[in-house]
Amino acid sequence: MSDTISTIRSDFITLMGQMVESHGLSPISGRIMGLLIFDGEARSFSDLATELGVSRGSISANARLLVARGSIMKENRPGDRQDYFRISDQSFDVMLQTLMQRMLDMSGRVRELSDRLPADDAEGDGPRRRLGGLSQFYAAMALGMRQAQDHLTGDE
Amino acid sequence: MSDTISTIRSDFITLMGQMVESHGLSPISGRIMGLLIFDGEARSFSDLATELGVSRGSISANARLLVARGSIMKENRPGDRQDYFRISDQSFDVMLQTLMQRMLDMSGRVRELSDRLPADDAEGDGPRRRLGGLSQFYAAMALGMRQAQDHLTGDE
DNA sequence: ATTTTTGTTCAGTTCGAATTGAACGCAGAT
DNA sequence: ATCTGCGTTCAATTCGAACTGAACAAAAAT
Repeated sequence: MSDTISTIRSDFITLMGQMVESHGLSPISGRIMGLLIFDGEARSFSDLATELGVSRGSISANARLLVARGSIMKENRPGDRQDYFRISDQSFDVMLQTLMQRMLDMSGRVRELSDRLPADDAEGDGPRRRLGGLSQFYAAMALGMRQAQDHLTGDE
Repeated sequence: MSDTISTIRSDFITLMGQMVESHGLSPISGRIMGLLIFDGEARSFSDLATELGVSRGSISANARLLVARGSIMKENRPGDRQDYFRISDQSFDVMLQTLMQRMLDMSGRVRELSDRLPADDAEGDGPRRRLGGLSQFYAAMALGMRQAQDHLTGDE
Protein backbone atom coordinates (compact mmCIF):
# COMPACT_ATOMS: atom_id res chain seq x y z
CA MET A 1 0.00 0.00 0.00
CA SER A 2 1.03 3.60 -0.57
CA ASP A 3 -0.38 4.54 2.80
CA THR A 4 2.82 5.82 4.26
CA ILE A 5 2.46 8.53 6.84
CA SER A 6 4.04 11.06 4.53
CA THR A 7 1.49 10.27 1.84
CA ILE A 8 -1.35 10.86 4.26
CA ARG A 9 0.33 14.00 5.47
CA SER A 10 0.62 15.28 1.92
CA ASP A 11 -2.99 14.37 1.16
CA PHE A 12 -4.14 16.14 4.28
CA ILE A 13 -2.25 19.30 3.42
CA THR A 14 -3.78 19.26 -0.06
CA LEU A 15 -7.23 18.67 1.39
CA MET A 16 -6.84 21.58 3.77
CA GLY A 17 -5.84 23.78 0.87
CA GLN A 18 -9.17 23.00 -0.75
CA MET A 19 -11.38 23.07 2.31
CA VAL A 20 -10.45 26.46 3.68
CA GLU A 21 -11.85 28.22 0.66
CA SER A 22 -15.25 27.89 2.28
CA HIS A 23 -13.79 29.77 5.24
CA GLY A 24 -12.70 32.63 2.99
CA LEU A 25 -9.01 31.79 3.13
CA SER A 26 -6.55 31.23 0.31
CA PRO A 27 -5.24 27.76 -0.55
CA ILE A 28 -1.81 28.54 0.82
CA SER A 29 -3.26 29.60 4.16
CA GLY A 30 -5.05 26.29 4.31
CA ARG A 31 -1.94 24.33 3.46
CA ILE A 32 0.04 26.16 6.12
CA MET A 33 -2.62 25.26 8.66
CA GLY A 34 -2.70 21.70 7.38
CA LEU A 35 1.03 21.28 7.74
CA LEU A 36 1.06 22.76 11.23
CA ILE A 37 -1.95 20.75 12.37
CA PHE A 38 -0.42 17.54 11.15
CA ASP A 39 3.02 18.13 12.56
CA GLY A 40 1.83 19.63 15.81
CA GLU A 41 5.18 21.15 16.61
CA ALA A 42 6.57 24.50 15.48
CA ARG A 43 8.03 24.80 11.99
CA SER A 44 10.31 27.52 10.66
CA PHE A 45 9.37 30.13 8.07
CA SER A 46 11.81 28.60 5.58
CA ASP A 47 10.52 25.11 6.23
CA LEU A 48 7.06 26.22 5.28
CA ALA A 49 8.23 27.78 2.02
CA THR A 50 10.34 24.74 1.14
CA GLU A 51 7.92 22.01 2.12
CA LEU A 52 4.91 23.67 0.52
CA GLY A 53 6.92 24.68 -2.51
CA VAL A 54 5.74 28.28 -2.53
CA SER A 55 7.44 31.65 -2.51
CA ARG A 56 8.60 33.28 0.69
CA GLY A 57 6.37 36.21 -0.18
CA SER A 58 3.34 33.98 0.03
CA ILE A 59 4.40 32.53 3.36
CA SER A 60 4.94 35.99 4.71
CA ALA A 61 1.52 37.28 3.69
CA ASN A 62 -0.46 34.19 4.62
CA ALA A 63 1.30 33.52 7.90
CA ARG A 64 0.74 37.10 8.98
CA LEU A 65 -2.95 36.77 8.22
CA LEU A 66 -3.23 33.51 10.14
CA VAL A 67 -1.41 34.98 13.12
CA ALA A 68 -3.74 37.99 13.09
CA ARG A 69 -6.74 35.67 13.07
CA GLY A 70 -5.34 33.68 15.95
CA SER A 71 -5.21 30.46 13.95
CA ILE A 72 -1.46 30.03 14.31
CA MET A 73 1.17 31.46 16.64
CA LYS A 74 4.54 32.95 15.88
CA GLU A 75 7.44 31.93 18.08
CA ASN A 76 10.84 33.52 18.30
CA ARG A 77 13.75 31.67 19.78
CA PRO A 78 16.74 33.35 21.42
CA GLY A 79 19.81 33.02 19.26
CA ASP A 80 17.79 32.07 16.21
CA ARG A 81 16.55 34.80 13.92
CA GLN A 82 14.13 32.56 12.12
CA ASP A 83 10.42 32.84 12.76
CA TYR A 84 8.70 29.67 13.88
CA PHE A 85 5.01 28.95 13.66
CA ARG A 86 2.82 26.43 15.39
CA ILE A 87 -0.88 25.72 15.22
CA SER A 88 -2.88 27.56 17.84
CA ASP A 89 -4.97 25.69 20.40
CA GLN A 90 -7.88 27.87 19.35
CA SER A 91 -7.47 27.33 15.64
CA PHE A 92 -10.73 25.43 15.26
CA ASP A 93 -12.56 27.84 17.48
CA VAL A 94 -11.36 30.74 15.39
CA MET A 95 -12.81 29.15 12.28
CA LEU A 96 -16.13 28.69 14.01
CA GLN A 97 -16.12 32.18 15.43
CA THR A 98 -15.36 33.66 12.03
CA LEU A 99 -18.21 31.86 10.35
CA MET A 100 -20.56 32.70 13.16
CA GLN A 101 -19.67 36.36 12.94
CA ARG A 102 -20.31 36.33 9.23
CA MET A 103 -23.76 34.86 9.79
CA LEU A 104 -24.55 37.50 12.38
CA ASP A 105 -23.41 40.24 10.03
CA MET A 106 -25.62 38.95 7.27
CA SER A 107 -28.57 38.64 9.60
CA GLY A 108 -28.06 42.23 10.71
CA ARG A 109 -27.70 43.65 7.24
CA VAL A 110 -30.85 41.98 5.99
CA ARG A 111 -32.69 43.05 9.13
CA GLU A 112 -31.67 46.65 8.49
CA LEU A 113 -33.27 46.57 5.09
CA SER A 114 -36.40 44.77 6.19
CA ASP A 115 -36.88 47.26 9.04
CA ARG A 116 -36.96 50.13 6.56
CA LEU A 117 -39.77 48.50 4.66
CA PRO A 118 -43.39 49.52 5.30
CA ALA A 119 -45.57 46.89 6.95
CA ASP A 120 -46.82 44.29 4.55
CA ASP A 121 -50.32 44.79 3.30
CA ALA A 122 -53.05 42.18 3.48
CA GLU A 123 -52.45 38.82 5.09
CA GLY A 124 -48.84 38.87 6.20
CA ASP A 125 -47.28 37.91 2.94
CA GLY A 126 -44.93 40.59 1.62
CA PRO A 127 -41.32 41.66 1.14
CA ARG A 128 -40.90 42.68 4.75
CA ARG A 129 -41.92 39.27 5.98
CA ARG A 130 -39.71 37.49 3.48
CA LEU A 131 -36.64 39.57 4.28
CA GLY A 132 -37.38 39.06 7.94
CA GLY A 133 -37.39 35.35 7.30
CA LEU A 134 -33.98 35.53 5.68
CA SER A 135 -32.65 37.53 8.60
CA GLN A 136 -33.98 34.87 10.95
CA PHE A 137 -32.41 32.23 8.79
CA TYR A 138 -28.95 33.68 9.27
CA ALA A 139 -29.59 34.24 12.94
CA ALA A 140 -30.53 30.58 13.31
CA MET A 141 -27.33 29.58 11.53
CA ALA A 142 -25.32 31.69 13.95
CA LEU A 143 -27.11 30.09 16.88
CA GLY A 144 -26.41 26.65 15.46
CA MET A 145 -22.75 27.49 15.34
CA ARG A 146 -22.76 28.66 18.91
CA GLN A 147 -24.23 25.31 19.84
CA ALA A 148 -21.51 23.59 17.83
CA GLN A 149 -19.00 25.63 19.78
CA ASP A 150 -20.54 24.60 23.08
CA HIS A 151 -20.60 21.01 21.92
CA LEU A 152 -16.91 21.10 21.09
CA THR A 153 -15.67 22.89 24.20
CA GLY A 154 -18.12 21.15 26.49
CA ASP A 155 -16.84 17.57 26.56
CA GLU A 156 -13.12 18.03 26.76
CA MET B 1 -35.00 60.28 2.59
CA SER B 2 -34.05 58.04 -0.30
CA ASP B 3 -35.73 55.10 1.39
CA THR B 4 -38.14 54.35 -1.37
CA ILE B 5 -39.15 50.74 -1.66
CA SER B 6 -37.36 50.41 -4.98
CA THR B 7 -34.13 51.63 -3.38
CA ILE B 8 -34.38 49.03 -0.67
CA ARG B 9 -35.24 46.43 -3.26
CA SER B 10 -32.18 47.35 -5.27
CA ASP B 11 -29.97 47.33 -2.17
CA PHE B 12 -31.29 43.94 -1.17
CA ILE B 13 -30.60 42.47 -4.60
CA THR B 14 -27.06 43.82 -4.47
CA LEU B 15 -26.59 42.47 -0.95
CA MET B 16 -27.79 39.04 -2.01
CA GLY B 17 -25.31 39.12 -4.87
CA GLN B 18 -22.55 39.53 -2.32
CA MET B 19 -23.80 37.19 0.37
CA VAL B 20 -24.33 34.08 -1.70
CA GLU B 21 -20.63 33.80 -2.42
CA SER B 22 -20.28 32.15 0.98
CA HIS B 23 -22.78 29.59 -0.24
CA GLY B 24 -20.65 28.81 -3.28
CA LEU B 25 -22.95 30.56 -5.75
CA SER B 26 -22.16 33.24 -8.30
CA PRO B 27 -23.24 36.86 -7.81
CA ILE B 28 -25.86 36.61 -10.52
CA SER B 29 -27.42 33.57 -8.88
CA GLY B 30 -27.67 35.58 -5.69
CA ARG B 31 -29.22 38.55 -7.43
CA ILE B 32 -31.79 36.32 -9.12
CA MET B 33 -32.70 34.89 -5.73
CA GLY B 34 -32.76 38.37 -4.23
CA LEU B 35 -35.12 39.67 -6.87
CA LEU B 36 -37.43 36.69 -6.56
CA ILE B 37 -37.41 36.77 -2.77
CA PHE B 38 -38.24 40.44 -2.70
CA ASP B 39 -40.96 40.30 -5.30
CA GLY B 40 -42.46 37.04 -4.11
CA GLU B 41 -44.35 36.45 -7.31
CA ALA B 42 -43.10 34.81 -10.51
CA ARG B 43 -41.00 36.83 -12.93
CA SER B 44 -40.25 36.07 -16.56
CA PHE B 45 -36.90 35.05 -17.97
CA SER B 46 -36.68 38.32 -19.92
CA ASP B 47 -37.63 40.36 -16.88
CA LEU B 48 -34.73 38.90 -14.98
CA ALA B 49 -32.26 39.72 -17.74
CA THR B 50 -33.61 43.23 -18.14
CA GLU B 51 -33.98 44.16 -14.49
CA LEU B 52 -30.64 42.74 -13.46
CA GLY B 53 -28.96 44.14 -16.55
CA VAL B 54 -27.19 40.91 -17.46
CA SER B 55 -27.02 38.74 -20.55
CA ARG B 56 -29.64 36.14 -21.31
CA GLY B 57 -26.87 33.59 -21.34
CA SER B 58 -26.17 34.29 -17.69
CA ILE B 59 -29.83 34.05 -16.74
CA SER B 60 -30.08 30.75 -18.57
CA ALA B 61 -27.11 29.19 -16.82
CA ASN B 62 -27.80 30.54 -13.35
CA ALA B 63 -31.53 29.93 -13.37
CA ARG B 64 -30.96 26.35 -14.45
CA LEU B 65 -28.55 25.85 -11.57
CA LEU B 66 -30.95 27.35 -9.06
CA VAL B 67 -33.80 25.21 -10.33
CA ALA B 68 -31.61 22.10 -10.05
CA ARG B 69 -30.80 23.01 -6.46
CA GLY B 70 -34.43 23.54 -5.63
CA SER B 71 -33.92 27.18 -4.70
CA ILE B 72 -36.28 28.51 -7.35
CA MET B 73 -39.05 26.98 -9.46
CA LYS B 74 -39.71 27.25 -13.16
CA GLU B 75 -43.29 27.82 -14.24
CA ASN B 76 -44.71 27.49 -17.70
CA ARG B 77 -47.99 29.09 -18.60
CA PRO B 78 -50.29 27.84 -21.33
CA GLY B 79 -50.26 30.17 -24.32
CA ASP B 80 -47.05 31.87 -23.19
CA ARG B 81 -43.74 30.47 -24.25
CA GLN B 82 -41.76 32.47 -21.77
CA ASP B 83 -40.30 30.76 -18.74
CA TYR B 84 -41.32 32.18 -15.39
CA PHE B 85 -39.45 31.73 -12.14
CA ARG B 86 -40.48 32.14 -8.55
CA ILE B 87 -38.66 31.64 -5.29
CA SER B 88 -39.13 28.18 -3.83
CA ASP B 89 -40.67 27.70 -0.39
CA GLN B 90 -37.64 25.60 0.48
CA SER B 91 -35.06 28.09 -0.75
CA PHE B 92 -33.68 28.78 2.71
CA ASP B 93 -33.74 25.15 3.63
CA VAL B 94 -31.79 24.29 0.49
CA MET B 95 -29.06 26.72 1.51
CA LEU B 96 -28.87 25.15 4.92
CA GLN B 97 -28.92 21.64 3.57
CA THR B 98 -26.15 22.46 1.10
CA LEU B 99 -23.89 23.88 3.77
CA MET B 100 -24.63 21.01 6.11
CA GLN B 101 -23.79 18.50 3.42
CA ARG B 102 -20.50 20.24 2.77
CA MET B 103 -19.62 20.04 6.46
CA LEU B 104 -20.44 16.34 6.53
CA ASP B 105 -18.31 15.75 3.45
CA MET B 106 -15.37 17.51 5.03
CA SER B 107 -15.78 15.63 8.26
CA GLY B 108 -15.80 12.36 6.35
CA ARG B 109 -12.79 13.14 4.22
CA VAL B 110 -10.70 14.12 7.20
CA ARG B 111 -11.89 11.07 9.08
CA GLU B 112 -10.79 8.85 6.20
CA LEU B 113 -7.28 10.18 6.46
CA SER B 114 -7.08 10.06 10.22
CA ASP B 115 -8.30 6.46 10.21
CA ARG B 116 -5.40 5.43 7.99
CA LEU B 117 -2.97 6.82 10.48
CA PRO B 118 -1.27 4.55 13.03
CA ALA B 119 -2.25 5.08 16.63
CA ASP B 120 -0.51 8.03 18.25
CA ASP B 121 2.45 7.17 20.38
CA ALA B 122 2.96 8.32 23.94
CA GLU B 123 0.31 10.36 25.74
CA GLY B 124 -2.46 10.84 23.20
CA ASP B 125 -0.96 13.81 21.41
CA GLY B 126 -0.31 13.10 17.73
CA PRO B 127 -1.47 13.61 14.16
CA ARG B 128 -4.24 11.07 14.44
CA ARG B 129 -5.76 12.82 17.40
CA ARG B 130 -5.48 16.22 15.77
CA LEU B 131 -7.06 15.11 12.51
CA GLY B 132 -9.75 13.37 14.52
CA GLY B 133 -10.39 16.67 16.25
CA LEU B 134 -10.82 18.43 12.93
CA SER B 135 -13.22 15.76 11.76
CA GLN B 136 -15.23 16.23 14.94
CA PHE B 137 -15.15 19.95 14.38
CA TYR B 138 -16.87 19.63 11.03
CA ALA B 139 -19.29 17.07 12.40
CA ALA B 140 -20.23 19.50 15.16
CA MET B 141 -20.81 22.21 12.58
CA ALA B 142 -23.11 19.91 10.65
CA LEU B 143 -24.99 19.11 13.83
CA GLY B 144 -25.32 22.79 14.60
CA MET B 145 -26.87 23.34 11.22
CA ARG B 146 -29.32 20.55 11.75
CA GLN B 147 -30.34 22.29 14.95
CA ALA B 148 -30.70 25.54 13.04
CA GLN B 149 -32.91 23.69 10.60
CA ASP B 150 -35.05 22.31 13.41
CA HIS B 151 -35.23 25.75 14.96
CA LEU B 152 -36.47 27.27 11.71
CA THR B 153 -39.01 24.62 10.79
CA GLY B 154 -40.13 24.07 14.36
CA ASP B 155 -41.90 27.30 15.26
CA GLU B 156 -43.79 28.15 12.12
C1' DA C 1 -42.54 30.91 -46.31
C1' DT C 2 -40.68 34.39 -43.46
C1' DT C 3 -40.10 36.80 -39.40
C1' DT C 4 -40.06 37.16 -34.49
C1' DT C 5 -39.59 35.53 -29.95
C1' DT C 6 -37.53 32.49 -26.76
C1' DG C 7 -34.01 29.88 -24.37
C1' DT C 8 -29.49 27.32 -24.97
C1' DT C 9 -24.74 26.83 -26.06
C1' DC C 10 -20.04 27.86 -26.29
C1' DA C 11 -15.91 30.36 -27.67
C1' DG C 12 -14.00 34.53 -26.22
C1' DT C 13 -13.30 38.21 -22.79
C1' DT C 14 -13.05 40.36 -18.41
C1' DC C 15 -11.74 40.81 -13.97
C1' DG C 16 -9.87 40.08 -9.57
C1' DA C 17 -7.77 37.19 -6.21
C1' DA C 18 -3.68 34.46 -5.47
C1' DT C 19 0.93 33.92 -6.21
C1' DT C 20 5.53 35.01 -7.73
C1' DG C 21 9.98 37.07 -7.72
C1' DA C 22 13.06 40.69 -7.33
C1' DA C 23 14.35 44.65 -4.63
C1' DC C 24 14.77 46.18 -0.11
C1' DG C 25 15.90 46.86 4.98
C1' DC C 26 17.55 44.86 8.94
C1' DA C 27 20.53 42.34 11.96
C1' DG C 28 24.11 39.26 13.07
C1' DA C 29 28.35 36.97 11.48
C1' DT C 30 33.03 37.16 9.24
C1' DA D 1 33.27 47.28 6.23
C1' DT D 2 31.35 43.41 3.98
C1' DC D 3 28.67 39.56 3.58
C1' DT D 4 25.00 36.42 4.46
C1' DG D 5 20.47 34.99 6.01
C1' DC D 6 15.88 36.41 7.16
C1' DG D 7 11.37 38.46 6.47
C1' DT D 8 8.67 42.23 4.07
C1' DT D 9 6.92 44.71 0.26
C1' DC D 10 4.97 45.54 -4.09
C1' DA D 11 4.73 45.56 -9.12
C1' DA D 12 3.97 42.06 -12.43
C1' DT D 13 1.99 37.70 -13.68
C1' DT D 14 -0.95 33.76 -13.59
C1' DC D 15 -5.05 31.55 -13.48
C1' DG D 16 -9.79 30.41 -13.29
C1' DA D 17 -14.47 31.57 -12.49
C1' DA D 18 -18.00 34.69 -14.12
C1' DC D 19 -19.93 36.89 -17.69
C1' DT D 20 -20.83 38.30 -22.49
C1' DG D 21 -22.53 38.07 -27.01
C1' DA D 22 -23.26 35.95 -31.24
C1' DA D 23 -24.80 31.77 -33.46
C1' DC D 24 -28.22 28.48 -33.16
C1' DA D 25 -32.67 25.55 -32.84
C1' DA D 26 -37.41 25.40 -31.81
C1' DA D 27 -41.89 27.16 -31.95
C1' DA D 28 -45.31 30.56 -32.59
C1' DA D 29 -46.91 34.71 -35.19
C1' DT D 30 -47.32 37.20 -39.51
